[in-house]
Amino acid sequence: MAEQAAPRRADARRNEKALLDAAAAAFVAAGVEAPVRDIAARAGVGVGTVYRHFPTRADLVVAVYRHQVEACAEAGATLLAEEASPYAALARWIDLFVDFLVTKHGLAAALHSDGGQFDALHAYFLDRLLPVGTTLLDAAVASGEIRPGLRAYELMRGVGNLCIGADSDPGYDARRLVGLLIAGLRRAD
Amino acid sequence: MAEQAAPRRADARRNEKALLDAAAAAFVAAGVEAPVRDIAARAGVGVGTVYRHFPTRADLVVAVYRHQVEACAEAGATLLAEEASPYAALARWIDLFVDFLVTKHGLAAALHSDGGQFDALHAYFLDRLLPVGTTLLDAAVASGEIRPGLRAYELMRGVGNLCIGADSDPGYDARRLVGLLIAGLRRAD
DNA sequence: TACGATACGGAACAGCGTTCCGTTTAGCAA
DNA sequence: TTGCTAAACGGAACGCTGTTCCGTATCGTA
Repeated sequence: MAEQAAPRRADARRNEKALLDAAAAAFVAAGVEAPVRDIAARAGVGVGTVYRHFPTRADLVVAVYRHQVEACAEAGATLLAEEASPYAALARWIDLFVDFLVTKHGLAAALHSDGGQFDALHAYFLDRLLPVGTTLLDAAVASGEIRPGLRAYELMRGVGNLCIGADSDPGYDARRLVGLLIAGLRRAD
Repeated sequence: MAEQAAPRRADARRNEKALLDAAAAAFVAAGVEAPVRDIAARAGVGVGTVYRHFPTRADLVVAVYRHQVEACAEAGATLLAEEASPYAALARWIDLFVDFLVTKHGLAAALHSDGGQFDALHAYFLDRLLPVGTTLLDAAVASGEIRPGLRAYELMRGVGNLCIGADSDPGYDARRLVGLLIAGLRRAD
């Protein structure tokens, strides 16, 4: 678990850091689909260097957002322990997830893009967040607050989809629609 | 309303028909983002001819799916008249919309793509379907079945988003999630 | 200081959308 | 039938992507 400082050359470590900073800036300015050349230019390196450090675009995106995804994953257990009910915890956790997605230009769209470009990104999100979602969903089913039968994968996929384009369209409030979706989960009495 | 046979050259009319058929086939085989060159090759014409008949890709997509969008739009009034309640009519109409989207490879994604590539497509869908959605939504609010405050644009945008990737992912059932969203619309008693 | 492994940079290639213009052809008039 | 012109065609060419590849530069060390 400790941050293993890989015994690589100093310039390689420097460039990796520069690339992470440049990518973060480029993602904010132009979305996660920012041209590789732009990112390379921002970092002051050649495109070859980008691909050497991050073989696929997904690797770069994962590296940039890893901390925030980890934080979201870890928040699950905390919420379940602290909120008034499992359903409330689930709702709050989904809010965190939505806030993360809508503030990252184009990330939600990339997450579900058809091309195999972002498969590793998709896989990473699933690996880290799906177990948390499953735990929260199971708890809410067990407490009788929501109807059973929906898998966490579908829920999170649906929530992710609802976040697509939430930036860049002032007339569309993803949070509100996600709220309706979560409301629809409640057990019909 | 009558089909005005434009007084153009015979080869132009022939090629337009061939392009529509070719595009429909290409969309089925490779989605609505099928390369222009592929469509041109299927139709046996040059790429220049594609752009002459359909200046933007959106024009081509609209032309291919126009009939089905019209049918969906027209179904709104029928459902409102025939279903047991406005909410039931709304639900059935949304089902029609979802069925249309999920069976058209990549159409939902294109509808909300960030690039200005499909703006005209977006606009066409809005022009034809938004009034219908507004009517159904208003009726369901008036009948007291659903909570007020959600604009038809947001609802349809959300539904469209939920349909993204519904093909090509067997583990994701867009219809179910749309159902939950519609359920979430019900007035909380 | 010299050397080898490591890493770099950017030219080069492939696939896409889009434009542009020389060539072909349909339709008509003589 | 022939000739003419406007309409339409085809595809080369351009620009912008991602991605690969290899000659060159640099780091770390002996």
